[in-house]
Amino acid sequence: MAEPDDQTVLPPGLDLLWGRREVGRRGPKPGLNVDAIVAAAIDIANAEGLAAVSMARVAKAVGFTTMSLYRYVTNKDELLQLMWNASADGVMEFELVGDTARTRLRSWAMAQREAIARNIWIVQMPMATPPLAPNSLRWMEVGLEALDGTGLDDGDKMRILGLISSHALIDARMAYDAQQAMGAGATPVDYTAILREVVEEERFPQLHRVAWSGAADDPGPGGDPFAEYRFDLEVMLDGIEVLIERARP
Amino acid sequence: MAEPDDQTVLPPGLDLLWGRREVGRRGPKPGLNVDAIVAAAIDIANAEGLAAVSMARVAKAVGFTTMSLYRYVTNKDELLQLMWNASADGVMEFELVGDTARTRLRSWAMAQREAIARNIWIVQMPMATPPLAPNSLRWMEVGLEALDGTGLDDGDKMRILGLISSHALIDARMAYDAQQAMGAGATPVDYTAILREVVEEERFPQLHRVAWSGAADDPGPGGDPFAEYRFDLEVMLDGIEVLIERARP
DNA sequence: CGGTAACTGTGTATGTCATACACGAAACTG
DNA sequence: CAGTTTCGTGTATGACATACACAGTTACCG
Repeated sequence: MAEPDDQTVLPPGLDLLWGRREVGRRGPKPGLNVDAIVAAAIDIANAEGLAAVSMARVAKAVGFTTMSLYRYVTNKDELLQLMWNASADGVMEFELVGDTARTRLRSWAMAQREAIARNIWIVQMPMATPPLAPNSLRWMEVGLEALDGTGLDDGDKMRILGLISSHALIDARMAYDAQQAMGAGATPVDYTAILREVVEEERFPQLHRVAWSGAADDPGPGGDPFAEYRFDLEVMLDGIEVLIERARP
Repeated sequence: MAEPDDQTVLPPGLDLLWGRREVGRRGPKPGLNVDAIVAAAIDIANAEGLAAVSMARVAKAVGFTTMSLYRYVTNKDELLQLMWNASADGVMEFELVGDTARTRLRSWAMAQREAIARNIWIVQMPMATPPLAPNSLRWMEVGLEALDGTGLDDGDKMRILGLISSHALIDARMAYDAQQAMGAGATPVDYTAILREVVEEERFPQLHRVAWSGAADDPGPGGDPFAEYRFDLEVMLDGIEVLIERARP
């Protein structure tokens, strides 16, 4: 079964991602294409959330039957992978800025956070597989570039990048959840009020102080939406700088 | 509708979590209780993954009909919240170790990571709501204790704790996914082999080097399963130490 | 003590979803 | 032109969450 040109066969799903799926030459002309399906799915996800993305819904959007999608995509999961990859198409234009590893890495981290913000449904993705999609690897490539010349070994670099990008995802998710809780529910949830209601002074002395000091309050609109992300990021960058310093002879 | 003793009514779901749901006194004795349902659901999740936890499956496990569960739990989502909370019951016994903030925080972080490892299905949780469950707040309480005396303000402390605990979750998830990819698929996925197949030297010079240097290889069994987590943690602890140092007068 | 209201467990039904399967039409290949 | 693919589609299946109504059960009230 091994192709002469392919030593390793890509696992199902990845072949499509990397444009290596065989295309048949017989039969009727396809009236549809993968990109159109993915684009329609992304539109739906952006407008109504990832939960609204069902095969039937996407099919309606492109004007075909539900089952026709399966001629282009083997799975719903595969479609999700394609969406995830397509959402990061902007990487191709991204350029690192700055002279030091710290500034370069910061620009990388912010770009990643902003990319997620632009397609916020990403935070609801099952995210089952390790990142082997083209754009994920592109991000890693650029990230490695940012860390070039730091003296860190490759394993450490990869872990640093994993640390930052996973945190970008988690931060986006928490921001999204907080926003959902504020706006969507029948009664908008007041985080601080609940905290005060529930945290008794004897059982939670520290939290009780925090809850009543106002430190747990929402910053309110108008501020920098990425303020918390920046804070976390600088902490991690400080830690990374220590690591780099230590690796230097 | 406001109770005289409750200034704020807890949103649905949280009342049960905090043991504040009204219990009726009439009617037949309940043949079941929430704890048994949650315990059964956790057993299933541990044995077969969170996806195997359906209302029907849980009901069968406790020997009742599917619909009977809804007498104790309003939602499947509520059940998931209860599982999540119950999985962290060990917090109650947890004690910080160490004299410095760094060692205390490290012990806290490791305990959290290990707690997730003990109930690995947690990584598959939708995690829709901000952490307001009793055990989540307990973790935060102990974490604040670890940071006591550092001179950080409450907001910074909360963000630090959020950073660490979110990373514990992400790390567990990636470890779990990697393990799934290795063992579960029809063909076990060889991450390095795929990387080498897909990463061309011209387009991905940095990654190409990493892929062929062996730095992306799996460490193999026998080693410390938390080695990567420890690495990331120390980086973050270094950054936190810088932050603390800076906050000092 | 009898009525009533609240509560329990259950069976049935509905709607959503992913997806298997088979069929007829279309287009390329030899 | 005959055979082989491939396309778009209709239909069917099996999970799943959950609404709803019913009958039996228990506690409280007058």
